[in-house]
Amino acid sequence: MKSQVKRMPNVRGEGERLRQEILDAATRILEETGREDALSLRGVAREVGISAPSVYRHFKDKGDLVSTVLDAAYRTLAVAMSKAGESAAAAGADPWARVRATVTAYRRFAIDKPRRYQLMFSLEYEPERRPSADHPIGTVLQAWTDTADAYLTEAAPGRRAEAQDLGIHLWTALHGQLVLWRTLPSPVAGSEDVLIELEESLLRRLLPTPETPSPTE
Amino acid sequence: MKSQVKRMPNVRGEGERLRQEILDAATRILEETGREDALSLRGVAREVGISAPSVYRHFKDKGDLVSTVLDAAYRTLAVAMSKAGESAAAAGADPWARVRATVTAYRRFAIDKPRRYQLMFSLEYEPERRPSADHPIGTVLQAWTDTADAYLTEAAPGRRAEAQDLGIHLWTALHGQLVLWRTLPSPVAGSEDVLIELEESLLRRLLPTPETPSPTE
DNA sequence: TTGTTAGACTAACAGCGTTAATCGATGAAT
DNA sequence: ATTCATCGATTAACGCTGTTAGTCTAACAA
Repeated sequence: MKSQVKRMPNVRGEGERLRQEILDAATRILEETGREDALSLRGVAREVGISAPSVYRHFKDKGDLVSTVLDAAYRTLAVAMSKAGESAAAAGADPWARVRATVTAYRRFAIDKPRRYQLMFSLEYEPERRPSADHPIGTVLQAWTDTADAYLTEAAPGRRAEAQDLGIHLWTALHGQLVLWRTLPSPVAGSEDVLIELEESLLRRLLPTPETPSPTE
Repeated sequence: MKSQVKRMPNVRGEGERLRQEILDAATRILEETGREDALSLRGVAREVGISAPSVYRHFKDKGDLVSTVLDAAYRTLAVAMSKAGESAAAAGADPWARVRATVTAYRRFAIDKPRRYQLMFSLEYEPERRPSADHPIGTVLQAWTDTADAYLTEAAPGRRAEAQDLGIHLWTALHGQLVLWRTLPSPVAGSEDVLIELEESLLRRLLPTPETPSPTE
């Protein structure tokens, strides 16, 4: 029996490296296709250069692999939002501009890799298995309520109690725009300009206006 | 040499009926699971009592079967919205109440069969194959712009030009609420009351207020 | 030196979508 | 009355899938 171009087992303790390679391959495939059933363990294994059952050494099953990929994506999104808001604040932007920076970061995340975004929010409906408080999607919610709170603190300190409500409003409405925007028939929507316009007009309606209104009216 | 006159499709009776049976079974499975890959042609065939390849006599492939089911769902939704709006109008409801009736119909549709709703709007992202103008999802958009137009006509006739914009705003924002509402971690959201409250506060912000404001403020 | 185990493998099962080839019955054309 | 096309369905098969069971190999511990 001739030696094939087989991958030799990693030295002890380096098993984590293969895990990461599997994760990277799976991430790439999911970002390209946006469909969970387009990801096959055999395909991942083929790409990494191992055999399919070897994946089970690192992930419980296919669903576990997908979940791990998505968990990272939620955290990436939350970090991108926080960073955008903070660096806008550091640059001395006014509250409105800071919200805009965060929203833009969110939109970029969704539009740059639309299939990833689609996958992130096409969670199965499981009435009894609602995501627990520590589900990584909670980090995204936290980023939104933080954004809303930062805005209200500066623009309307008397209404800080509404921060969580406002955060949810912003998130859900923008999410709906992003999801339906490319589903709408061509003539009525489709260009990113249309989307940004929608987004702007939405923010104007949802954000309590500070005493010194922004020039966009 | 034969006459090329196409023979009328031999209505041997069974043909169309089987097609409908297949459609019914597929609809049921999709509404129960909400996942396209949970529908198997073999499963449908098993349920109907035929063999799997027989499905191909009536549907081009699995995707065609799913599309057919979803097309019907879009139309059902659009009809439900129209009916709700019209019967509210017939009952002499004010413009605001008519919008509320339509929105409630939409929410019911989404909540009664959440998996069906999820499936309807988890369309694959195909940048080049944007739904054409005659895609049945357009009937839903039409229902929303109709609703917006009817409202503006009575409540703010001077702004009828915004009808389509307003319709899109309503749709996207409500859709986002419905989708994320059950995804949010348990303590912050989950009950239908919370959803309705969100919905109401959204409508208040999005709908131009008529001269005689509704009593909900 | 022996035993244990991490890290990979091959083989196999059951299920999937889909295609090809076929069969029986019906109804029309000769 | 006989032939022929076609509708509605069949079985067989290909190549893919997720997953499990069992096995091999190399590295480490005793």
